[in-house]
Amino acid sequence: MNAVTIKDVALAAGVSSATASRVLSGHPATSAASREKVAAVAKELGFVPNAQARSLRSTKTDTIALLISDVRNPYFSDLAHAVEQQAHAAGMMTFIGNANEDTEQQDQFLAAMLSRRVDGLIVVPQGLDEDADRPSPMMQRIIASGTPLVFVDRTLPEQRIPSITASSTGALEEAIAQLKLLGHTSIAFLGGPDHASTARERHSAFDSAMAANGLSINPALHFAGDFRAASGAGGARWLLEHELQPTAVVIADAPMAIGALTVWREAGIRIGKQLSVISFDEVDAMLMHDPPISTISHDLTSMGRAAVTALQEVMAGKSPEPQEFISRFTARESLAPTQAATGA
Amino acid sequence: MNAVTIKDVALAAGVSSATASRVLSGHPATSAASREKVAAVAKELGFVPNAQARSLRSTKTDTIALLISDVRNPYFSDLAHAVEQQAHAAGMMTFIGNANEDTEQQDQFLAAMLSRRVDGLIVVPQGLDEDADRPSPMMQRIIASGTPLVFVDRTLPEQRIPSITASSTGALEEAIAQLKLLGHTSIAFLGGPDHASTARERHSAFDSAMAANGLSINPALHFAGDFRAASGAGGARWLLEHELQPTAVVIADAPMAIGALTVWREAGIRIGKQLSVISFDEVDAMLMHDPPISTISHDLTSMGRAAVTALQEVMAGKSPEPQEFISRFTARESLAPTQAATGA
DNA sequence: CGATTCCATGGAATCGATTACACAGTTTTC
DNA sequence: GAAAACTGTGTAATCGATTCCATGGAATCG
Repeated sequence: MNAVTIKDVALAAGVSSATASRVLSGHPATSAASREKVAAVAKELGFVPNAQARSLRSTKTDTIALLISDVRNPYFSDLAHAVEQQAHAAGMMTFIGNANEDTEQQDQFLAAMLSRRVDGLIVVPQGLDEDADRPSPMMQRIIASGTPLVFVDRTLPEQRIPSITASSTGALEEAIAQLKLLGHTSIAFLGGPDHASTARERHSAFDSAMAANGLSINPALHFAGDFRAASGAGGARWLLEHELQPTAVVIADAPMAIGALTVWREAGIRIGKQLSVISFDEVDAMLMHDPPISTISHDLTSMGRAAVTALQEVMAGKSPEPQEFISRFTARESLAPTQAATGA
Repeated sequence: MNAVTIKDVALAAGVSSATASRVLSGHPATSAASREKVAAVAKELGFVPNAQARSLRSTKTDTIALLISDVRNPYFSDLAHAVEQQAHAAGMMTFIGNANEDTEQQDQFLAAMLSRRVDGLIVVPQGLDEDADRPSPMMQRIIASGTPLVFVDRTLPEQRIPSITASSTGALEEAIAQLKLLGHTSIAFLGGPDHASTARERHSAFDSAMAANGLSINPALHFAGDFRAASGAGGARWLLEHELQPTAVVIADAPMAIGALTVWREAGIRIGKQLSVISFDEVDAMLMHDPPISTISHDLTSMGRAAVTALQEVMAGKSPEPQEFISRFTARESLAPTQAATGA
């Protein structure tokens, strides 16, 4: 096994373990002689410092944790990648945890991270099902423990926690304006779960975009999904049988869009002809689709970077302002004039 | 801060820290009285054991690490998800690391995990560029350290390390047979980088499938990519200008396929009409494509589970046999008869 | 030149848990 | 009924690093 400790290194280098430690952690008060000797010996013996012992004493781990709600959602894996790269550049490791859109798994991961004494946490938070704005018990303990914490993508509004979010209001206004221009007035919305702040933000941005374009908001055209593919499929079926037969639809995230598009394909619905589709999240599948799906996208790379930067500020004792990124609307061939408009 | 230690708990419960520890870690030699008292006090104080101190003494962390080569590749995020769920069921945490198809990042993650003394490692290994079969320096140290190690998806053939891989020979034979039936004889292969064993396996399986179907293997129709989208795009352009104008192509992974399909779409190539396409990895984008792409897919969920099981055996001192899963070929509309066959 | 500051170093305490060992009291065994 | 085995507990050692403190020697200062 790897039984080589700092004492072995110190012994072989003819110094005390204190000096060895100082050399290995770059403490200035060391002589050139011992610096060289210790470094050489450590390399030769293949010394790997025990991170547990180190951080037990020093109370820092150079590690942050990132909790996302679904690893298999490309949206979040992009975020994870950005956070990891940025943290890496700052000399910190990132532990990536997966909440699976489930409060219990979220809490287990948070407990594990608290127990491992990570230096900070970046969390895509999940509210409780009963009370979306209240943090889960473990989240409350995290907050109480004083561990630096930053929310990203989603927030819990009642908490005074720095957050990095995206605003889709502008993008949705553009999107709805475009639909209106094409003759659409009956527009459905396949939304996400209320316990996610992004779901609420997207829904209310949709409503205000409708209003801003002088279109009426019809609650009967709102479907409550859960951000997962199956609920998107359910939403698509619901829409197929809907008495109002809307001519356009906005979908709140990529997995739901994929579920819905699969159903529509099987039902022989021609996207862009019979139904205009706009989805959140610009992922490969949206671009590969025929026709390509119009999207409202966030700059996950920037958001990930900003989250790490904000977390570093929190760790330094500051409290950075909440930061809001602006989403972008990209029109693609999934939009077309309504039959009525074409026929006119 | 969270300054509540086991001593605080012991004091408040009126027992020694030894007894408190025994209660909290489920040691049998405890009285019902102290069990209740300690448990109650621990809960009330919100005691979170310090994982560093615990594993420093006990030399176990109940944590495994999973190193994948690209978090943003859905293929690997499926694998990560499966490993995580299985490890979770076995009471272990999983640290997910991203090598980014880069030997240096791989080594940094491995060093961090070694230093954190994880109980075991599941690795999608990356060989050296110069010598694909040789493990990187850090990998050698992992092996030398005796840390339980299992390879998944890829292997390093010279090492006696348990591995979970997939064999695509059968699936490719089926695939090529189907292509032949449709009249294709000139079939290109967009392959992966030689330092990945999967790339070599897929390439040689392709060659033998060609041979098994009595088709000649033409090295001029083999393109060497790197498993990333840009190289797939490069491969697609290379193919467009190729003097032999092959009528079908097999692509070695999903990101490359996405890169290639994007180029072909821009070039106005009609997939399934002018060019038949088969890709490895059944990801959403392949199914959303018009027409849907025929795929050769692996059962990542089973492979992930098998990897955790194998790792547990290694941790128990056994040395499980290498396990090979069989890939599956699914024909879709991206395959069509050649013009010649149609014209005849 | 004596006093002060600075440097590099070693000894020992420390972080917070687990666990070997000792011990007292109880139960079982022959 | 004495010896052996078992139970629950506390004391103290331990894991492997970092870091406080003391120390001796060199450099600096007035």
